Amino acid sequence: MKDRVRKLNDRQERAGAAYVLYWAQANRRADSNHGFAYAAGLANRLGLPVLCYEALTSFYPYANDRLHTFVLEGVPENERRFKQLGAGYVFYLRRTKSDPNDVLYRLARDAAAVVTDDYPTSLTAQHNARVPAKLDIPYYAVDSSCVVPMSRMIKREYAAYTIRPKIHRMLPECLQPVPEIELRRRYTGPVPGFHLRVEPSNIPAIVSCCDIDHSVRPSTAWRGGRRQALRQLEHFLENDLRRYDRLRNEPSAHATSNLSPYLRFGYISSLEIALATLSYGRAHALPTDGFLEQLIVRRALAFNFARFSENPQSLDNLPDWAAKTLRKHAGDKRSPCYSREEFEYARTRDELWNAAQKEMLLRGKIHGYYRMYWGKKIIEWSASCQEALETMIYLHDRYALDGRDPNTYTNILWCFGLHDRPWRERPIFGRVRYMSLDGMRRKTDVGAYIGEIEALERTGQDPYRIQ
DNA sequence: ATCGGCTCGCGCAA
DNA sequence: TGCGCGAAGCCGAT
Repeated sequence: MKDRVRKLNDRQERAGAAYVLYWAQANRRADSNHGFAYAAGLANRLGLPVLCYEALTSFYPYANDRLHTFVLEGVPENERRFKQLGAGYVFYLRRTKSDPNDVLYRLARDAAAVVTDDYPTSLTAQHNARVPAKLDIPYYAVDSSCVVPMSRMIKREYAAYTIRPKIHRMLPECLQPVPEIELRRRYTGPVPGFHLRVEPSNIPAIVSCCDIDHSVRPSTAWRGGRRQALRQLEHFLENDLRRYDRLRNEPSAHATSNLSPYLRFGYISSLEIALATLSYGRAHALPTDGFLEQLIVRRALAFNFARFSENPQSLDNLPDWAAKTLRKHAGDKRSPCYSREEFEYARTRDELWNAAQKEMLLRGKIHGYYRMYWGKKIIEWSASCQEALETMIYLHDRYALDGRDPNTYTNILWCFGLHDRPWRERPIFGRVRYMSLDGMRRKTDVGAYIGEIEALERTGQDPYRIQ
């Protein structure tokens, strides 16, 4: 636990406080959460209860119905679970600019300390950089993102092969479940007036009165919340783990876990997924290495990249060989060359690319393998690398349920050569790895995927939605 | 269908 | 200092 906690200011615990405040920013769950567990331990030591604070603001770029719905769908069960464990629970939704923006500071007035999630990107990273100095109580950021804590790596890793052996050495020690929470004191304090009670039935009404973009509809495939996350995991283990190694790069086969949206909002932890996978694999004699490589090693590499990068959304992070070769080819002719709108509304002349973009528009996520093709083609068909990068980030910010996180930026920058190696030189890409439609046709069933997405577009019914 | 070449640089063994 | 090796590559030769 020690190597998961960072104290981000130098204040002392306030005496005579009413509670320890746990601010769930990135990890919207009570179970398998090192942050909440740390808050509970601290509260027990101080003889205090824990108050959990979860919030949703409407004022970040491209806030829309899809993201709001996915967050709100998790709230009723979080409220139930935190209370069941003896903690208090407050949910605050800032719907319009005239709603207060100082709720955390109000709650902190009666707190002995603030405990929150350590997270290297998005709003959480901004909050954790700015808020601690404004408080007169301790501010602890706890890393519950990966199986191996970010702090165990002391520098930015060059590629998967440099981090892999280190991760594997630490696994026996890190693959331990988060201890069960036992709060010695129940929260019996008042429920603040700004608390919003969310019920599954009133979510559409709540969303409709927020000052956000209502044109991006909720995902056709994924609903938010911890229960959905656990069902998705169960579905994966029972149906797809056995096919994973063979079919993970065959998008039409649906053999991947689809857990990234749930990991993104912290409805489930990578640690509990890893433990459940190992246990299921052992019980049913199934191979787990391929999936755990993605879940543990690639995820750790992405968080390591975000933690040690000044700006994880910048091409400045590319290795020298990639930056150099892309610069050399910056003047190469792009043909075709599309605008942001042509990309956004899937109006290219490549039916596979359009289908992948439509999957983004409808489901809010592209299959991992085709997403790489999607990114490579945006580079090939954009006026410049910078413009291609901005298009990819924009499309993720606006439409993806798994956007704005370390994996997002690592996957995008991988398309430009990050964590990769050089290959044969060619136009536009230089020595950066190229991907072709012929390659996709050779290796995957492109027609089946296009047909599936066309049917989804036509009917609005997603057969891959887990009920 | 399958294989080697392409090409850089990290990290470890020596 | 030498050497093995790497996220999803392509391409041409066999």
